Amino acid sequence: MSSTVRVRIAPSPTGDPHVGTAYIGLLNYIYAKQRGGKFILRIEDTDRTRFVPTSEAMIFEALRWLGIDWDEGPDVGGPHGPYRQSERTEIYRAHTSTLIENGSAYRCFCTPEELDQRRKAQLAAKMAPRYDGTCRRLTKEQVDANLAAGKSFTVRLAVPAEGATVFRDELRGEITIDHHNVDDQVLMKSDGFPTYHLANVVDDHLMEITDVIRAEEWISSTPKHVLLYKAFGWELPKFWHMPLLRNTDKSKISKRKNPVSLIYYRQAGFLPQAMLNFLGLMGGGMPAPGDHNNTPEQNRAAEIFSMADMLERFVFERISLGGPVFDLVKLKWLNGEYLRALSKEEFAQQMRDVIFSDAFLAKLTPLVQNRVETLAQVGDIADFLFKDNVVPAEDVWMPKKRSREETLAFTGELLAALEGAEWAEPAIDAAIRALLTAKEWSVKEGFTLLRTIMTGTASSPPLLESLGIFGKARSLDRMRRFLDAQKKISKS
RNA sequence: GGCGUUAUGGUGUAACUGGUUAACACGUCGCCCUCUCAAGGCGAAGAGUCCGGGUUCGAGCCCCGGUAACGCUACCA
Repeated sequence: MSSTVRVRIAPSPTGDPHVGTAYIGLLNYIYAKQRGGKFILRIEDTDRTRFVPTSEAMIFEALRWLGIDWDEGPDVGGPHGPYRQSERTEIYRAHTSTLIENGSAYRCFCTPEELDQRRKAQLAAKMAPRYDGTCRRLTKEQVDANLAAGKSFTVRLAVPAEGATVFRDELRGEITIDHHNVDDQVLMKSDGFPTYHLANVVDDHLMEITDVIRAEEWISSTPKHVLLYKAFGWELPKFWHMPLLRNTDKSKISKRKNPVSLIYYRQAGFLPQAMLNFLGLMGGGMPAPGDHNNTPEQNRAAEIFSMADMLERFVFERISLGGPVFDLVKLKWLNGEYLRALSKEEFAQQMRDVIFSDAFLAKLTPLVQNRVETLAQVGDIADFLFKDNVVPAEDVWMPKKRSREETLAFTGELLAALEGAEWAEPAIDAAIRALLTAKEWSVKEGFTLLRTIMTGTASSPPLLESLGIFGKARSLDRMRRFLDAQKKISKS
């Protein structure tokens, strides 16, 4: 194996690019660049049920926006391609055969229904929900008969019944997990696509990854990966598990409780260098020379650093293991610092790029042109598109015939419906109307509610067009903020 | 429930191989500046380091035992 450091991130194209991807991406990037190594981007698109076609391009764009660029990847190529897992199915198939042949894996003919039933029974009996090993005990004749009958199957890892897997986490030391607690994980789904566990190990080996730097949530399944490396007779990479970014309530960061889409941050006017700086603060890898002998200015500057500073001073061994809360308040402060540090020209350019772009003004024009008598009135009717915070009055958003609880519950469902919708007027319209019909709300009630949340008032340019140009990320964020604010009022 | 990880003010982090009144930043509060609001300046409150034992002259740092939070527990990643 080559001695060059090679690391990777492997995001799934299942939606908007995630702030957690940027965090782990940044860490991997720094690790590679500090050691003269390579940073690889691999697309983990093996789950066809959650695949979102537009997602991959957005991931590329968002990472590049932040300045996290890759040496090898689907779009730039490289010596170990393809870098899209959906294009590597033959590789996984061949490796799966190897595992079956050497007894490290076996075919499983159990149906999803059977598995589901058994899992529920195990849970009801207060047992750990594990695969019961039915197909592991199949004779060769039975397997052949099933195969001949054309039954569909998955391939599972044959985890040793006894013993334990011990592996080293570079930040935590040795971690031991007993094999009684490791499930016979599915490696190859019945649709012929591998699961994360298989694809990840095979690709990491083939792509000569030396250090696996990923989120803490993977610690529990690391034994499966170690077992796979052993089954193939491959050398293990080093494992570095990074703390998970958290919501204010300390749970794993999620869109319900925090904006997590990088698209949102970009469109809301956060600067990439501020986001990068903030992510670098999470986990404390930067030595912080803050001290009471310093001036306030020096102390503040100690927390303000660029990518170049991080490449120079970031120390992986310093990373603290408690899950850091992704605190929007501090991110905003940092962003403000960067914004103020801009020259007048640069600031003006940022406004032109992000909120007053020609493209945006062009989209806005049809909404306002025949509704104004003077240009000054544009602000009167379209102010909500240029605001971050709109506060709708209660007597406007709540329909006369609905209760507060009912309305908020409806809003929650509307949010969920819109999250799943493609962001084009017909699709948005369809999603709203489907919910209105299902919940027996009138079109007027529903549209007025949404209009008020989005614009703060009961009259505005056409709602669907407004949503369209305002964008999905910020529209949904506005709804979530509305719900959050109302929940707080309900509590007090 | 099982397994794993983690644990310093509200939040993010400091505190050299255990060594004096636990430091910095954000936030909060007050004052100054100012036509207002920010920004900026000055100052304050806020933790005794999850809890309980132990080792030690001395423990946030070491040992033991708890607790809590989080993660995993899918033909998702």
